[in-house]
Amino acid sequence: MVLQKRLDYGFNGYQVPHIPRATRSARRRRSFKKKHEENQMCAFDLLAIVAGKLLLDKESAPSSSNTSAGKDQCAVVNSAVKYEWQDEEKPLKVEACDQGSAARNFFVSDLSQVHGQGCSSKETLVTRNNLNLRLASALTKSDCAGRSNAEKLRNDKSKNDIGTFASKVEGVSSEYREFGDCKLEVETKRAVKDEPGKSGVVLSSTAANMCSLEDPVVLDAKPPAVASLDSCAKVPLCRNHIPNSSYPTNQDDVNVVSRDDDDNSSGCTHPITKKKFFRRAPRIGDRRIRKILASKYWKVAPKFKDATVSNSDGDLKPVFHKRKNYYRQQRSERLYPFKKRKHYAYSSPSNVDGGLSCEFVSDSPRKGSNGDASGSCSRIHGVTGASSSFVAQHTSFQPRDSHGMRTFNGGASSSFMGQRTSFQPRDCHGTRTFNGLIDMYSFDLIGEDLTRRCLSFSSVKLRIKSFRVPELLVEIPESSTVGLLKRTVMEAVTAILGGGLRVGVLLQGKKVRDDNKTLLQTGISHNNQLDSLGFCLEPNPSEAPPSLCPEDSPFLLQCDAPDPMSRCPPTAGVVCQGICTGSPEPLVNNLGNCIESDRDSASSPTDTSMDQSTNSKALVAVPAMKVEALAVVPAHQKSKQSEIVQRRIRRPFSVAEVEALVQAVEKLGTGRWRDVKLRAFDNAKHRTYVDLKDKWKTLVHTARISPQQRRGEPVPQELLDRVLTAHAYWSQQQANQQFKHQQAETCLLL
DNA sequence: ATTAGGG
DNA sequence: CCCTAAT
Repeated sequence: MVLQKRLDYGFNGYQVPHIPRATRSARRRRSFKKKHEENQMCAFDLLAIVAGKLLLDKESAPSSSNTSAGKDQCAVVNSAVKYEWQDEEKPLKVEACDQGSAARNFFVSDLSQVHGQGCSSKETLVTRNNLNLRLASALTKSDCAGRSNAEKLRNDKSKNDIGTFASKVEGVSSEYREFGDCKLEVETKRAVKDEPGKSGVVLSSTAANMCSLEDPVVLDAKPPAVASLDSCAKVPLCRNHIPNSSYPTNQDDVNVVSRDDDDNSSGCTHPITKKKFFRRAPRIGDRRIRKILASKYWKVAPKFKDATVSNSDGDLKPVFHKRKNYYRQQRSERLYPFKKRKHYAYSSPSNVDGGLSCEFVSDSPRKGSNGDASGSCSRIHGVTGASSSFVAQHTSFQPRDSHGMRTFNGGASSSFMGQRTSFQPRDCHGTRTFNGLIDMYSFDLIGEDLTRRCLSFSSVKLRIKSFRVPELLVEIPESSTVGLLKRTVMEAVTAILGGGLRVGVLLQGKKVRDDNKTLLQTGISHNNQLDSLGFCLEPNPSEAPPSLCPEDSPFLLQCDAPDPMSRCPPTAGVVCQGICTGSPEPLVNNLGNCIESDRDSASSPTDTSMDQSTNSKALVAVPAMKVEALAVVPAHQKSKQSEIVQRRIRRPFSVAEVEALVQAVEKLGTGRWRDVKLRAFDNAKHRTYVDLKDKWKTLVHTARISPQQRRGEPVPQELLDRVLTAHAYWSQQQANQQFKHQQAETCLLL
C-alpha cells in the first residue's frame, strides 16, 4: 500500500464512470473539466478513481520513460497501483509526500485507467503541491482525533501541507470506504510513520459528496460534530502506529474487529447506513458496519454537504450539489467491486488456489518479522465465511523515514517489480514480499460470502466475438428451437472445452489461473478490465504436465507452457489489450477489427503474432464486457455506465498517405471526405473519412506554419504547397457555391 | 452515415 | 484522434 505516485488528474472525478473517450488528451480533460466545473475533484475522487483501477493488473513492466505517453506507462502505473490495492483490499489512504520525482507523470483518466503521461501539467491539488500520493490504509487514531479540526483546516491554505493533505485524503478515503457497500470494514493501522502535519484532517467535502440531498436518511443524521466525537470516543482501538516496523500489533486489530462484530448493532449509525445501502445495493445482506466508521462518517457527512473542497491552490470550490446523488451512486457502484476484490493482482500471478488468505499468510513469513497476522488472514479469505476479519501487515523494507515515500518511478515500483519477478519463480508457496508495504489493516466482513454478494450484486457480461472452437460439430433437427440450438451448441462447446481444451483467461495480458477466485476478486468487473480481458484455448491440463507448484509465477507459466497452443502469444494478448476494448453496448472492437487495422498499419510489430493467434491458433477472443449493476443502477445510467472505450492507437500518416490524400483532395475537393476515402483509402481500414478530413486539416495547418514548428515525419514541401493550393482552390469553390446559392435565394425572394 | 468544426 | 452538432 505504499505505492506512491504522483497523480496528475485533470478531470473531475465523479464522472469517472463514463468519462469521455479522449480523456488522455489534455485538452479534452480540460474541456471535460469545464463542463463539470461544479464537480471539483477532490482527494476523495482521486482516490476513488485510482482505487478503481488500481486493481487492474497490467502486464507491462514499469517504464521510466516519461516522454512517451502511452500504454506502457499506463500499464506501469497500473501495475504499481495494483499492488497496492490488491494487498490492501480497499483501503485507501492517501498520503502525500513532497518527494519528488519521476512519478509526476500520471494522471487518472478514468476509473479504469491510470495513465502515465509525459509531464502534463494538470491542475490539481496533487500536482500543484507536487505531491505524491500514496494509497494506504487509513483510519488511525489521529484521524479520529483530528477530525474535529477538519473544518478548521479545511479552508486553511497554509495548512495545505503534505501532512494535512494526507490527512484529508485519509479522511475522505475512510469515508469512501465506509460509503462503499462492500462492507469491508477497515480498521487500519498505519505502520508508516506519521507525518507531523498529518493530524488527521477530514476533507469534508467528500462527505458531502456522499450524501445525497435527497436522501432523508442522511439528512437525518446527527450533527457531525457530535457524531464524530462519538465515533472517536468509541474507537476503541488504538492502533499503534508502527512506524517502520514490520508489523503492527495485530491483536489490537483483531480484537477490534471482533469487538465490532459484537457491537455491530449498537452503533447508532447503522440503520442509516444500511438503509442507504440497501436502497441502492440490496445485495448486501447483513452487513455490519463497524460502528466507529459508520458513525464517524455518516454523521459527519451531512454537515459538509455543501462544503467546498479545498484545492491545493487554496481554491475552494463548491462541490457536487447537483449530481451528488448520481455520483454517489455511481461511485458506490463503481467502487464496490474493487473494494471487495482482493489480491487480485496476486492471484493471477500466483495461481494460488488457496486464495487470498494463503497469499497473505504466506506473506508474513517471508517478512520474517511478522508472522502473526496469519490467523486473521486465513479468515479473510473467508470471504466465504460468515464473518471474517483479517489483519495483514507488510513489512517495509524501505527506508521510509528518509524518503517518506517512494516514488513510483524510482525505487518503489522498480524495486517492487524486481522483487516480484525475482521471487516468483522460486516462491511456490505464494510467499510474497511486499516491498515497502507497511500498513496493517484489518477488516471484517460480516455476513455472507463476500464474493457471492458481490456477484449477486453486479454481473459481468462478456461477449466473445471471435472465438474459434476447433471442430465443433452440432447436429440438430430443423424443428428445434433456437433455444435448443443454443443449448446444443453450448453443450458441444462445453464438451470440447471440457475435454481436450481448456479456456484460459487473460487479464491484462496475464493469465488468470486461479479458478477459484471470483471475477471480482480477479478484477473482472464492470468497473475494471473492460479492455483487457481475453480468452484463449489451451490444452487440457491433463495433457500438459501441471506445474508442481500451483503457485508458480504466471510469468513462468506463460513462457513455459509446453504446448504451443496452450496460450495466446503474449504479444497477442497485449495487442488485444491495447487495441480491443470492451464496449458497453455494442461491441465496438473485436479481434477482427484489431487485426484488420493492425495489418493495415505497415509498421505494426504485432502483425505476426496476430496472425498466429488468429490463424494457427484459432483463439484469442476478445470479449466485450458490459456490466450493469443489477438492481442498483438506474436505467438511465446504463448506457453510460460502462462506456469505457479505448482510444484508437495513433497512426501517423506516412508521406505516401499524405500524397494520396492530397491527390484525392485535389481531385475531389474538400467536403467530400467519403469520396476521398473511397478513392484513396478504401483499403485502409483504419483511416476513416473523418481521419482524412482531420489529416487534411492538419496538413493545411502544417503548410501554414514554419517548418521549424512542424513535428513528426516531415512532409515534403512540395506536398504542402499542393495542400495550400488545393485548399485555396476548393475554398474558393465553396465560397462561390455559397455565393451562388445566396444569389439564387435572393432572386427567388425578389 | 457524413460533414464540419472545435478540441 | 476524439467528440458533437447538424445534416
